[in-house]
Amino acid sequence: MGADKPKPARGRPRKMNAENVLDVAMTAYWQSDPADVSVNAICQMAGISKPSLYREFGSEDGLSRAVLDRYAEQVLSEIFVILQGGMRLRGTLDALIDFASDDPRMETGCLFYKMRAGKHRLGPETRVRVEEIDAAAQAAYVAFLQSCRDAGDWPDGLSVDAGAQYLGEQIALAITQRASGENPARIREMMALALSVFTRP
Amino acid sequence: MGADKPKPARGRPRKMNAENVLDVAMTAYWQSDPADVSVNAICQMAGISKPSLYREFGSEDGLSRAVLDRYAEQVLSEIFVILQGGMRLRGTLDALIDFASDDPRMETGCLFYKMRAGKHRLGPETRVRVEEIDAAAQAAYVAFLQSCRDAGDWPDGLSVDAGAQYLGEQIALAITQRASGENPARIREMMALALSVFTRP
DNA sequence: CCATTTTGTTACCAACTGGTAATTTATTCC
DNA sequence: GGAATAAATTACCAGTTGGTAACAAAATGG
Repeated sequence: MGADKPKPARGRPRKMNAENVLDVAMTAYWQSDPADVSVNAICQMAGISKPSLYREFGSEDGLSRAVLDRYAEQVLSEIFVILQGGMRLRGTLDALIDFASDDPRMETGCLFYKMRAGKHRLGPETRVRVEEIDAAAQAAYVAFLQSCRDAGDWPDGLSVDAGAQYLGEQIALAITQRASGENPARIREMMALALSVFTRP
Repeated sequence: MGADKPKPARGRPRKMNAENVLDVAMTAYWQSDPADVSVNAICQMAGISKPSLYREFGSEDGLSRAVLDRYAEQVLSEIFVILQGGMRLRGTLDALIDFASDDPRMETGCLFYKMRAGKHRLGPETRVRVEEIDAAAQAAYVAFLQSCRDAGDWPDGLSVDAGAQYLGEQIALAITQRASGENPARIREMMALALSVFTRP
């Protein structure tokens, strides 16, 4: 999908591996917080010079946007897979609980939620991308819950939209709590409690 | 409580009003985020010079700690009042929902929750204070729910500790969502849904 | 009037931020 | 063996950060 560099015929061969830089940046952003990792630090960790990075990504905003794209397709896709897995309400909720409260990848939180929480600190490109992903996630939650309502298991007096947003926010809350070192068993317990509103008589 | 300055007999009279500086800083921290407001900006807004501020508060950490103390007794106390108001479960939960989703003071979020969310960016004094307040709040939630369980209205299979933490996190979530401009009616709806787990048969 | 004490002000510090101009190095085409 | 081209490196830029040293101003005590 991304416009691949057609490897120019002439000129000094590139030492820098863009994918490696993205991996380094993603790990750093993910482990701490995008706002707490400078481009200088990323260059140092990736073993490249600043102008190299800027030639490849244009700006800090461009880099963080590229990182977010990578994160979306490598990690965030997992949530969409669960939602579109064709399971019934209960099974899907259980899978979401497992993912949020036990998947080792979420041990230091979710990069997307960290970016969303600090949205005002992001550059315009990245911020727009965050909002797009947020909207796509919301749409996926809506589609899932809609199918559940069509299948019959749905509590009275709750709009699909509100339920979808609620579901998304509870997942975000659980994962964010993991990033702050909260007891995983307790997080699971609270998340199960929060989502029990969907499966009560 | 605070060690009042005994007004020295000699020396140039002070122009700076420490309380005013605290108000200015609290408003700024509260409206945006402590991490996004520099001491330079506060000095400018308060119309004082940096050395004056540093003589009074010692460091940025000292200032933010003083601001947090002020915020706790001026604003956060409200939550403790609700919890210790002697109302039954349902009434107290409704009051908490009202406070979190409609009180105009929470329109730009809660300074305490903003500090807690960005704990790693705070100085040591302020961070310790945040943890103390967090523990005090948790204790208040526990005491309240314990009294409810003693009174009989309590769902089976839920520990008081877990319920208390759940309650606190749902309040934090609701208020944080207000800060990000979410539809207040929707926030209320979701919070009511989250807290309905306490009042279901 | 003068020394003392306390406050306020100006101007500065080193460290760091995102970002770049200038130059050197390595390659291919002719 | 040169041009031409593209990448890498070095050294820098202005702006901001938290924090301070040096000094001036305003009060009181003798």
